[in-house]
Parts: sequence; C-alpha cells; structure tokens
Amino acid sequence: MMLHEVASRSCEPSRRVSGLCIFYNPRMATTNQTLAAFFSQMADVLEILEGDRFRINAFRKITRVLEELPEDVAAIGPEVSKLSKIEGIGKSSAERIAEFLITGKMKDHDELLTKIPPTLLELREISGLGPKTIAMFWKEAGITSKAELAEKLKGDQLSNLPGMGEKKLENLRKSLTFSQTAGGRVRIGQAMPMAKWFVNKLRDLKTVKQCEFAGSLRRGKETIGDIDILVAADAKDAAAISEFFIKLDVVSQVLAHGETKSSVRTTDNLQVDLRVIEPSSFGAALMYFTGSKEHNILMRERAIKQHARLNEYGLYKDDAKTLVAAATEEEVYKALGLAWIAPTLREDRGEIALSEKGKLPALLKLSDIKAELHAHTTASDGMWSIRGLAEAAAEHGLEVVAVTDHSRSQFQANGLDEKRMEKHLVEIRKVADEMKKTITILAGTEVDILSDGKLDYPNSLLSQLDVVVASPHAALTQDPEKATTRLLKAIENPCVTILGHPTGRFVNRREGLSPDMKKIIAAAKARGIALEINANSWRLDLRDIHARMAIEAGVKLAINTDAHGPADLNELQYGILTAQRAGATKDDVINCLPKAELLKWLPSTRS
DNA sequence: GCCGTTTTCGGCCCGACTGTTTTCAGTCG
Repeated sequence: MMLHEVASRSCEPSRRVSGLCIFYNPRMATTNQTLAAFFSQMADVLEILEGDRFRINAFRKITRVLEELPEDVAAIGPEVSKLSKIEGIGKSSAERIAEFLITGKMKDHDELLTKIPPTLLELREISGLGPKTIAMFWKEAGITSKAELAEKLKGDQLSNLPGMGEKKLENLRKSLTFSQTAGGRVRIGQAMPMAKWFVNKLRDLKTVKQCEFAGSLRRGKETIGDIDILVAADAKDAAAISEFFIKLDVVSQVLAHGETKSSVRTTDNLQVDLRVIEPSSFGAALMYFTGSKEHNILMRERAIKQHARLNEYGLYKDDAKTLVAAATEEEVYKALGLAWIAPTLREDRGEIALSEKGKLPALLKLSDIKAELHAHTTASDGMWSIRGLAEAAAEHGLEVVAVTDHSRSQFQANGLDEKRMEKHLVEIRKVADEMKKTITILAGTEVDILSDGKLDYPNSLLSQLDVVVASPHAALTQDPEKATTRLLKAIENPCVTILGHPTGRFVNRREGLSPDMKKIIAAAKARGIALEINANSWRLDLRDIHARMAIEAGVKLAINTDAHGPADLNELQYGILTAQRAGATKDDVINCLPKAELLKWLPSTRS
C-alpha cells in the first residue's frame, strides 16, 4: 500500500521545486511514468555532458520499457532480482528503481540534475537543436532556458558562435516559436485522414508507382508524431515528385527539401515527411520507415549476425554489393529467416521470436467485425434514431447492433431515467421486430458506474436488457485504489456484459482512472464478461498494452465504436489497430462471433 | 548500462539533409 503512494508523493513536491517542475507532466499518475521521466532526464543530461553514449542508450531503452510496461513497477515491488528480470533493466538500474520505490527518491538522478541548470532541458523540445548545441549555448552564451534563448535570438548575439550562420539562427527562431505553440503528438484519428489525403494526391501522379504511409501511423499507435509518406518512383522523377509535394496547398512551411527526402509542416501543424525511393527497394524502404526504431535495430542486428547488412535500400550480403532482398517486405523478412510481421506488431515486444517460430497470431481484420455493441441514439445524446443507427450499421456490413443509450446520471448527455428507459426498451423491441430481416437490433444501455461502483439502474431493469455496457464517466480523478474497488464492484454485478472504456481517459486530454489492471482483468475473467476497446480515437480505452494483458489472461475483448452519429462508425479502424497491437485474433473478440454464437454468449455472462 | 545459439568481455544500426564547412559535425528518424 505504501508503495502505491510513492508515485503521487514523489510527484507532488517536485511540482513545487522551482525550475524542476516543468519536466513533470502534472497529470503523470503512475510510478512507471515518473520513473520513465527520471531515466529520460538522466539520458538527456548525460547527452549534454557528453557522457558515454551506450549508457545513454541504455537509459533511453529503460525509459521506453517503463512507459510501455503494462504492470505497475510498484506492484512488482523493490526486489532487485525481480526488477532486473524486466528486459532492458540490469542490476544497477533495478537498484535505482528499488531505491525510488522505497524512498521516493533516486540519488543518481538527483545528482545528475544538479550538474546542469534545471531549466536547460527545456531546450530539448526545440527541433533542430540537439545536445551538442545546447551545451555550447549554455557554456559559451550562458543560455539556460527557452526564454533566454528567445532573448538572445532577437538580436545577432549568437552569430559569433561556431556553426551559427544566419540561416541556422532563423531556423532556430522558427522552431522555438513552434515548440511554444505546438501540442506535440496528435491523435491517430487526426493524422489518418491527413495521411490518406497526401497518399491520394501523390498516387494521382503518373510517375508515382506506389505510395503508402509508414511510421507510427502504419503501426497504429494511438498518437502520431509526424506522418511518413513513402513513394516508389524512378530516380529521374524523384525531384519533380518532391517539388510537387512541398507545393501542395496544405503545406505552410518547408522544413527540408532534397531530391529524395523532404519534410513539411501543414497548415494544421502536422509534420509530414516524404521519401522517394526506387521501386526495386520499396519493400525494404517501407519496412525501414514503418519502424519501430527498436524493431529495425533488432532486424539490422539480425542481418549482421547473418553476415549481411540491412538498410532502407535492401538486404545486402557482407560485401555490401550483393542485393539479397528489397522489393517487398515479405522478401526481406523471408531472407532473414522470418515470416512477415504485421506493422502493428513491430514494437520489439517479442514479435521476432514469434515470427521465427511461426507462431505469430492471425490478427483480426476490420471485416471480421460482425456486431456493434455500444452505440447511442437521440434517446440520449446520439444524432440518429434507432432506425437510423440500425440502417447505418447494416450499411457497414454488420449483422448485429446494440442500442446502448446513457443512464440517468449522465444528465448532460440526456441520460434516461428508469421510466424513459422502460419506454425506450419498448421502442427498441418494436423497431427490432420491424427490421429483423435487415439487422438484429439488441436492447441495451451504457449504464454509469457511479463513483462508489454501484450502477445507475437497478438490476430489475438491467436484467431485461440484452447488453449492459457499464462505464465510468464521472469521478475520473479518483485515486488508483478507489478506482480499482469501483470497477471491481461494477464487474461483480451479475447484469454487466461489457466493461466500457475502463479508464475514461481522453488521449492527449485527460489521464482518466489508473486502476490495477491485473485485478480488473482477473475479475473480468472470473465473471466471464468482456472488456471493451473503445474504438473512438479520443478514447482507445483499453489501450494496447492492457488489451494485450487481457488477451494473455484469456479475457474476451469487445471492440465498439461508441457511435453517436454516422461518422463515428468509421472509427472502428482505430479499435482494430489497437487490438492488433495487442495481438488479438478474431477468437479474442466477441464482436467477431457469428450472430448465433454472440446471442448465446451474451446471456452466458449472467449465469 | 545491458546483454549473450559464435560473447561474462566486447560489442552496441544506418543513411539523408542542413548549414557551415573546404571534408564535416549535428540532428533527425
């Protein structure tokens, strides 16, 4: 219990320490995130101080591991032998983590941070400004913060420093301004339409033979740093294609422009990178630009072990001249003794070992989804009637749709009280009967999980419904322990079929609850209910790592759009990507069940 | 600092672009 409190206790005072506070996201809730920030800062400081680059890389890796670790390290406990079992964490860092879990402090971290001015790390947020230049600015010009940099950039005060020509300074001015206004990574739901727009524009060119988006967008990550676009074309056409790209009307700024590589910022502040490559290298390049970086490094190391070399142009034998594979991703993986790995799995989470053994999961596809089990109508805050929803669902090729409007506590969303819900139920049954030849309409609710874990309707009403999605909407800042108790209580209610968006987070906007997911998953398993991946790109809740935990525990997932209107059904793609990132097959997801089986599964959760 | 189907010591991915350089360092992905 003490350990669980460590994160919040150690975060709290840090916010009061002047200067230091800026490095902490005030919403940072978990021990893992706090520790990840510590290791990241140690890496940053070491870079500026020109420390050992392999040590820096080790800290960077630990940062990533901690950020993605599904389990709270506080729950693992301060035992060095257990902590050092985590991939990437050796004995010395296990000791640092244990020290933090016990005392709420990390001596090495604190000491390193005293070696630079506390605000110096702000400068890392400015693109084009790296550790070498930051160190020089600090030592040669006394710059220790963004504000001081801005001041010195106003005049010509930095032009006497080595390497600081007028153009460089002008770029720094722009980057600094941008870093002060930009919001960082954007939601996948924002990036995807823009990426598709660029891809379509480029595909219209006759000289473009293939065009795909790559990067974290292709891997289906919930947030995207920039959009990577890859074009296959003959070398002679590359320059013209790059020229076309940087002159598209949504481009507001050209960040870099070469023959084969260009980079722009769009009017809505997205960075888009274009790479033009020979068609014969398209597969190797697509692999390279899809990443992840960690996956690529493992692949290149694998190539080296096989006396070969892998880069974006292909896989070469050790004389670096004999091309072994390059045209398609499948070829390159095969040449390295691997089965093709889906982009959504390329995160260095064991996918290469699975591929080697031929044990990669058969990931589910969008077309495997047969049912939408969470959608709203005008009865609460939706935009369409029961019939309108059902028709739209049928047009999307679905066989089953559940009408799940909000319960009474969601008064701002026009939630239904018991009386209205009972009338609504009659109406749903009526429309269901009228449309039974088109689609199966189920009667349900998205019932609020109140802050104490009670549900917003009595079981006498809930038991009349086919689908009960129980979701938290309010009290989303309660502490992890309360949140866990709350959700466990809801899961134990015998009427619940699906736990909806379990954390209530909004990507990039609010943290939501941080319940003990291990306990939630175990309880869902015991009850036989499903955990939702809410596909809306604002939510994506469960997130990928938790969905993976659920699958590993044998818990069924539900992938629902939580649709309030026609556009929302298209968000299903993001739920699919998240499920794929968790390694889900169609057997893991109740929305993929054939109708007859789904109609049997739903009541089975009540027994 | 971490890791081990050639290693407990000796490795640790690779190339493009920019801006300032006369051959390269810094940054990025």
